[in-house]
Amino acid sequence: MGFCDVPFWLDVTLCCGQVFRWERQGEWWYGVARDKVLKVRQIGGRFEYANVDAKFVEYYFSLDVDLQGIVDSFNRDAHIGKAVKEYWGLRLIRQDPWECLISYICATYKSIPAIRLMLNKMAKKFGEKTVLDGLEFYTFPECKKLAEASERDLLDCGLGYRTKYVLETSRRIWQSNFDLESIKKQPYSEAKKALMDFPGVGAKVADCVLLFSLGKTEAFPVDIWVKRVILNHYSDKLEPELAKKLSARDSLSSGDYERLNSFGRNYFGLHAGYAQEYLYHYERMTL
DNA sequence: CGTGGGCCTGTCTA
DNA sequence: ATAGACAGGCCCA
Repeated sequence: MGFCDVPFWLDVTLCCGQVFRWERQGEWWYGVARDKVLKVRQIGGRFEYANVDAKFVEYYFSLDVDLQGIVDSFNRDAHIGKAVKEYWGLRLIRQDPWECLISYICATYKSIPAIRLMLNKMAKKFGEKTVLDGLEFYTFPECKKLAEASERDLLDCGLGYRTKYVLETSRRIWQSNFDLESIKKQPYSEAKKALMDFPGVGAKVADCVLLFSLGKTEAFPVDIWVKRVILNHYSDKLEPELAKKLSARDSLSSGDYERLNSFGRNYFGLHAGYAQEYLYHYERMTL
């Protein structure tokens, strides 16, 4: 048990789409991080946790970062101001890079409930079972387990065409004993390039992994929702040609992705990723 | 460098 | 009820 005295809004942090496998059971949230089952809740502003030590909770939920300072660094117009005011206390979770990478490879062209289902099926088939409060949880599969999995098994988890990406990426990481954490040391664009070398990892997936698990808060993932945010609220800050082209098409070419991505990073600055998460959630909730 | 089409499979909507 | 559209993109031609 414990509490914290920094600005933090647990429910929004868990519901804003950055993590997929947390579940609410009554007042408590349960989630698996690496080999631990975390149990947390927030009542009347009071944050409590169980089955895990304070240090890990602080690290996992980024309670050690100066949220006020981060938000001040990008709170530069009326729209982001509304998002920040509405969801003040949203923090980026520090996920495990391996789980994050596979999760976002699986997340392409899928809805969030479907992503959750896929990941839970994989965990049940290839992860380790743990019981807490009479509830069953499964750790995310080890790299070795997925590297040695059969195509059939992954198809049965509902991965579809993502099967070969997950298999190849897992095998490559396992065979070369690749350390994802080592990417942390590289600057943003090099780190992004390294990730995009894995099959099934394009610019969007790479930005998500950098932001949600490798500490690159300047990463600015652009998905369909962020594209809408930019078109609806920031189109006057884009080249007119680009804005026109984006509103005409629904898909995003890789060049246009990079243009929106660099707009976000230039406009919002060092912690553009935090801005992205506030904007993303605000847009989804107000539609 | 840019563009278009196909893609596994749950969910949601008409 | 059941078909059809759509989903936090990526890859290849």
